[in-house]
Amino acid sequence: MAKRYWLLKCEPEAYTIDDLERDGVASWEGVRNYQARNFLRDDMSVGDGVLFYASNAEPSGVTGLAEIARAGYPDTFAFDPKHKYFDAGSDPANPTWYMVDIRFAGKFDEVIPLSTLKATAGLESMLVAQKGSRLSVQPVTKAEYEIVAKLGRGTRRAGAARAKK
DNA sequence: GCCAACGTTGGC
DNA sequence: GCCAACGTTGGC
Repeated sequence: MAKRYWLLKCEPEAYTIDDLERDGVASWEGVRNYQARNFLRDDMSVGDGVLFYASNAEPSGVTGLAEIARAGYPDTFAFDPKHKYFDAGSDPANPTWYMVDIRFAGKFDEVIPLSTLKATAGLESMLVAQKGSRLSVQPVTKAEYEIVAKLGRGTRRAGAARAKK
């Protein structure tokens, strides 16, 4: 299977690219939309490229890169009655919801804001650039991924290598 | 905080 | 199976 590319949305209040850099690998759960679920469950493979997108942020935009570290597996948070992602309708024997694991692959020094994505040649068709696009898991093309990754590299201050912690 | 756009629910 | 009402998302 050829490598695929994705855009994953997350609100900074829940998780950020900095959290992912610290953790290295993180589970990506809580998707409660069928279309997004299908991508997680059926289409993601280990090694797929991920654009990490911060929604409801200042500004909203792509904050870094990740990759799929573990392909779709049942979202166990849906089985925990005390958890906010609990869904009584998801049967452990036949789970409704799925999650993946992602691995940190790079942080942009500056966010690539949505307005830049919309204004960049070659990115016009990205779902995230369309009005009313609420899907939290979106497929992107290899070309789109590479354009955004290049924009991200462009935010690195010249000669200022990222300081090691 | 506002509100448009969207997905889901539920009455019929 | 239609569609109005509702809840949520997410840009601004």
